[in-house]
Amino acid sequence: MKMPQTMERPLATVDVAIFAIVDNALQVLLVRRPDCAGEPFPGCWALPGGYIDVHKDASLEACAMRKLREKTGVRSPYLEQLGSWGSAKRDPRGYTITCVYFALLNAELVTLDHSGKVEAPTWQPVDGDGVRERLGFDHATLLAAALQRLRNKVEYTSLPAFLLPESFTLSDLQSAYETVLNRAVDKSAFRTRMLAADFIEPTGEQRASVTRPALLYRLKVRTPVLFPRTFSPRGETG
Amino acid sequence: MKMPQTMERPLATVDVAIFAIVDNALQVLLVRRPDCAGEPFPGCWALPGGYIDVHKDASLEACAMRKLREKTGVRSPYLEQLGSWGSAKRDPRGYTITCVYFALLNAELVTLDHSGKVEAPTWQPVDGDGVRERLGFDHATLLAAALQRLRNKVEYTSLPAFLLPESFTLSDLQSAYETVLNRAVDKSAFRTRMLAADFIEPTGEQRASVTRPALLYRLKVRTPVLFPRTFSPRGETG
DNA sequence: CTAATAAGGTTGCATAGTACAACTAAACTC
DNA sequence: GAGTTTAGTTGTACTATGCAACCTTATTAG
Repeated sequence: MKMPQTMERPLATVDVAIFAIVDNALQVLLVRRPDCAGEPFPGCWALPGGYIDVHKDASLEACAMRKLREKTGVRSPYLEQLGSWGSAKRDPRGYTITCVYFALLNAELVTLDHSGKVEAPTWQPVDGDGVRERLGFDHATLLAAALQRLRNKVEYTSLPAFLLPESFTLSDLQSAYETVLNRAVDKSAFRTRMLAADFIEPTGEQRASVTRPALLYRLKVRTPVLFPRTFSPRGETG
Repeated sequence: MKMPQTMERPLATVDVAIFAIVDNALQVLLVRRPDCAGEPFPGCWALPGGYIDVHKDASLEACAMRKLREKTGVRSPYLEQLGSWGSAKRDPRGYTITCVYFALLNAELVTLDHSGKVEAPTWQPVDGDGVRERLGFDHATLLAAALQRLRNKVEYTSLPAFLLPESFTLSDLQSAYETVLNRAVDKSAFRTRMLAADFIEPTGEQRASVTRPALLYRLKVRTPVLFPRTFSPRGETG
């Protein structure tokens, strides 16, 4: 085997698929590629990301968190590693490996910096027309994988709660599930299930509205909760 | 931002956690680190792995498949990407990123090459005494993550079927589930569930034994099957 | 030939979760 | 105070499965 010093090293990057609910739709934060010569995919959209800095980034997750903070200013979103892609073909500049994360956050916490830069990040509906076609590199593949993971996990976790503000109603929560799933869910079963999972608690406040006010809830735990699966013996508590 | 050419590049490797059932126990294939000076973690055990070859490895998965084939000779196991770990501290030689895969295969297909080499791979029980302590690098962490992913997925997928030979009985399959989960599961519900998932079919043969012979089955599909989850409307077929 | 043994495979019942649908409750508007 | 809208509950049917008992089919011992 060759020694590591003499091995040709691939470039290593981290990309982040940042999701939020904007205008009642699931949207992803995209940046525009610089439109100058020599840059790959000029003018295309891309997931925020960049090279790993071996001096600044103590870990891959720290690197993803840094990218996320740079684009959104948000410091503590839900962040999960999605997977890695690597090949000689995905970037014309050579063999690259990218480690992709996906993040969930409340859009209200984000102030997008639109100060004249062309590369300013913007929200784009995940199912919007031609988003896939306008994405550079293999980012359409990465985004599709992130969406698939998210929609799959929503079926059995509390992930959509991380798209909401600090306090929310059960209807807000159900709406977040439905927005992500792009499908209606049953109100009765939904409420039973959420309360049984015991990851939210009433704040004691209500939200005033033009109709009957709804109880407000907050997260009891900052980590996502898994709903019950199968094969579990009856007696168990976890 | 710095140009990629001037960026200090981390080393990129791929490691593989290869699982099989040996002696009725879930075991993982480990290799021994060379015991010479200058090598990190001399004499320790480690997951099989190595540097990505930007000329030979068309993708990360191709690299993992290559490592797997080199150690086991098996060409088409179940292979799934687990995740990536990167930091300056996990290898004394510098900042490294490793992309970890896990594989499931039937131990009978593997012929371990024990021709005098010290680095020969060997099966080790995953819950064996001190396996964690004897692992070099952060491979104890990687192995624990692989085990967690595997045990979690077993609850709702057909993964254990990939640990069996081409034809097997339902009792064999149940035994594989129980070996991975380290727990007994109900026979009746198990059989109903496996047959309902419709991923195996009878071969038409029986296995003779000292007691009543059992029907043999084979996989209908080579891809893993997900068992039903929740939130699904009644009418749907998939 | 018969009974014991042991594993394969089935049946029946209780329960939990939830899909579906209809209902009640609490606020506002007019 | 009737109508409207959303919040939240109740009740029924169905499904999967945990649990346990039962029947089936082979071998082996006597």
